[in-house]
Amino acid sequence: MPEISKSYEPRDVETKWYAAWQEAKCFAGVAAPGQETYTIVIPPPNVTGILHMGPVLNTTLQDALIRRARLEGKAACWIPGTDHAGIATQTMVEKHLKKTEGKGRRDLGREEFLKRVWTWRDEKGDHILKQLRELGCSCDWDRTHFTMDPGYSKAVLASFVKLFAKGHIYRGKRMVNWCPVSLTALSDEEVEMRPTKGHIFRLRYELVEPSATTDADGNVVPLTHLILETTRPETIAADVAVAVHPSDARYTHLVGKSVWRPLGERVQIPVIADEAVDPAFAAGALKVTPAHDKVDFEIGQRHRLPVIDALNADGTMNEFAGPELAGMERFAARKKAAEILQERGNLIEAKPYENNVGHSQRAGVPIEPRLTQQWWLRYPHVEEAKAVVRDGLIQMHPERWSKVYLNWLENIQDWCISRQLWWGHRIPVWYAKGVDREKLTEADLRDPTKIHVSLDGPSDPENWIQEDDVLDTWASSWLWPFATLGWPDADAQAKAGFNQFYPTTTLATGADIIFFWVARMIMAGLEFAKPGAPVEERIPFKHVYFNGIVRDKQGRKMSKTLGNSPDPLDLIVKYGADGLRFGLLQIAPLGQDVKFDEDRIESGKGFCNKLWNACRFRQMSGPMSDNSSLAAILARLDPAHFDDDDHAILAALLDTTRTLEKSFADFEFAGATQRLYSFFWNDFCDWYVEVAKTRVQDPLAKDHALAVQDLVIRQFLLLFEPFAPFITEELWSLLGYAPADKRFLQDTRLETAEALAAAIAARGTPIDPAAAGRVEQLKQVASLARQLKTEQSVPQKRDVKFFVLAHQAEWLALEKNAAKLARLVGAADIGRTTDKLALPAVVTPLGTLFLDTGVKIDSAAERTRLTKELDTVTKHIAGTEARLANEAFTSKAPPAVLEGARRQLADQRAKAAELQRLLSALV
RNA sequence: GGACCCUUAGCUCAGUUGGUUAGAGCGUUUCCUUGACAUGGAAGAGGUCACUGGUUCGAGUCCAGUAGGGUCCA
Repeated sequence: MPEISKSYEPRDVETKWYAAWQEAKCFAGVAAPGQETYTIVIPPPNVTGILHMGPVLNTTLQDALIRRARLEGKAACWIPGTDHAGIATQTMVEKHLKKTEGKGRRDLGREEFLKRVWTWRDEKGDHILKQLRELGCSCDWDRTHFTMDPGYSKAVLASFVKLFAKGHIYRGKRMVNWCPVSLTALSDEEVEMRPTKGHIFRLRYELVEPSATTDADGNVVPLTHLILETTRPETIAADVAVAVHPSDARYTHLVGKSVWRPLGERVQIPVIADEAVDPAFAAGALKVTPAHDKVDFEIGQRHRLPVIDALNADGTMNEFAGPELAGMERFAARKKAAEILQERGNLIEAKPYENNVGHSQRAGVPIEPRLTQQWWLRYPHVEEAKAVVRDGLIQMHPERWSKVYLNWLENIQDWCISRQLWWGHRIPVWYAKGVDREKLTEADLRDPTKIHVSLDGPSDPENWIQEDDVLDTWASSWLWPFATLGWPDADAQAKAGFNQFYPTTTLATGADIIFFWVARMIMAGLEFAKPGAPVEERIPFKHVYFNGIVRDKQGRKMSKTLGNSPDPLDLIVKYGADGLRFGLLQIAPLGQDVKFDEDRIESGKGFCNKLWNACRFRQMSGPMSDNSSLAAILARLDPAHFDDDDHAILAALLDTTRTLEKSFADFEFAGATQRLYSFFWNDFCDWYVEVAKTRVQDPLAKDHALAVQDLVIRQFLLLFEPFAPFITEELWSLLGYAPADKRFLQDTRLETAEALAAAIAARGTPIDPAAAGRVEQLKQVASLARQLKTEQSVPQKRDVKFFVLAHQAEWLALEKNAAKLARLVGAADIGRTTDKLALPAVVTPLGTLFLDTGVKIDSAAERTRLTKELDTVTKHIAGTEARLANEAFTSKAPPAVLEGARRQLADQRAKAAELQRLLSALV
């Protein structure tokens, strides 16, 4: 048996075991026929990403779940992989190209550019997956997927073809969110509303025919201009009307008249009436610019107005913006437009203004509403997707997120799935040569002579041109739970065990992608996986666990751009992977955000060290007997030597086991880690191991006492492994828990609390639940004795003498434990007295304890001390008496509570009486 | 504007169906290097559980409102 070193050094242990696990294929997701499965698909990180604290938390949770499932004997399968992350990756490579070669993607052409992206991916991709190994993640690496792999791509294209065939996909010219930096359309979900400071411009539009109106006092006043306000004067040249509310009495007589457009070509534009105008905003008139605003576009549609597009794709103004602005960048043009309007007398004032402006989540710039041809998806199975969550087939943890989910589905809009990018799945649509794509009608889309939609393309490719656009990244990742299990290829599905592992069990992710990903996966699962099967077999997962967001000390989200995320690999070096994992989970309550605190990670490391040393001490305490199975250890227990401490620690062990069972069922990881911590540190190390030292020195009791420790440590390692796989594996091996044929901890099944209790009982020693109470009394005696020493300024180590004044029953309880107690409190001896002694004293549940300090008692100090104690007790007595005197309480409180209060009162009264006697005995 | 979350010790946070004197880690004070661990042990200090009202025999916990902080949707 190798000796355990003085302190835990994680790094070597981690590398050694991870290699061994991989070598032995410990993480392979393989299900025996009929075996219960537990499947998790990893939220695929960006292929070029690196590990940050968010994914550390997220993957640690998944690893804990999957490892626990393995220990429970389930076929656990954790599927890893990465996402090609269309815009993010393309942007990254474009930047790199610009920097190193001074070229843009168009300089290279599509094919060459894509080659570069693949090279980039091959060189720098999957880094994050390697980092997950450092963390100890037990993914089935042989199942690693990438959303651009051939098999996965086939799934993506197949899903498009299927949805197109069913009429869910159409092409349409609509207002989209346009990113002028990435030069692509974005889905609504990729647009982030940000409060943005700018100006609002109050303008006058001159009426072609001057008119009149009535003012607030009823006087008729001349009206030569319409007043309106806009934040975007640069688009005025694209105005096609001015709208007022139909019931706005100030302007009804103007409807049908015209105003002069103040910028661009000097033309007349009509005044129209539309319900969408808010008469309370500004002066109640609205400039209508259909090309550059969603509401304006809708107004334009209703009134059959023309559309003038004054912007280029890259956000610069075109010739329709007027000669003064053409070619300018949009924000410069805004300034310029204001200047021109000022000169022409159209600008009344420019006021500072803050409003919400849609920004591209990726590029961080304001998006432009833009009218373009795009591919759209009408979501399939929307109603069913609501039902599966409402009916609990899919459970969200915490449950409240289901409301957010349902609310989104209630207001769902068609999904713009095309992107004007190159890096992604090129849409499997071919246009017949000569067909004008801009003018395709709904009927044309269904005409196979004009449009070809298939996986493999047309048989006569020379007559067709493929669509340039690629699919939104999320239109590939929404297939993740089944495309990673071989869908849609039957052979691949059989090989991957699709039927056993789908539906997956738990999805662990952040609530920030509930719309992007979670909701869409549910709809995709219902649509594609196991067609025709009952709904519970089509859903992609049964549980969704939303982990919190890891924030920095100031509460800010950790992000690359802020640079406020510590490098997890540094933390692993500093505290060990187990320390990092355990520390992080301690502060990750169910679905609450976590403010990262490195101290907690340090405490995680400290806990590992404590475990390490406890095991080291066990090894030093005596020979390691047969630990190779639960039965072997149980056989070493001697029912004749079972004492209260054994009963109490085993009861706590069972309770901890039970707590962990519940914690895992409820996804309460913080509760689980806290229980493990307090059980091992407080119950086991601080008390049990300490009191057992006495028995370990007794040749008769030694074997039994060590067997109890071995039993506790064994079960603890099994419970702890999902959180700290490395140190537990190492100790499992060092302490001889691994039988010859089962080398790894994961090869042993975790006993349930019930099974373990039964196994212990079968040894003839059922756990005595009353023992814990007696041990608790002893703990109090020890604590009070130490307190007394501290108060009397007696150094801890000094072996003083205690006397106890106690009734026979109390004395017997004490006497039985006198040796332990003496060791615990640092006493040479604990003797009995039948009289009050002129010594400092403390009243304990097992009698009055006198401390022989060897110096003369300071009566005044002692009186003060006892009086203070008596005051406290008296206060409590008064409180309890008042409660018990309340008839409402005694008649309504449950018996257990009542009984507790009565006992407490009796105890406190006895204590008060004793304190009074001690006081009166003081000279 | 709608929805949700948070507010507990100096700091970061637990506190699961309401029930004795509200807990942990870090920090802090005093003592201890006694053969597992100073990455440790012992003893302490530190909290009107944001505020107001309500329900209840009993509220950190349930309800309503207020204030402050945060998130999502429009």
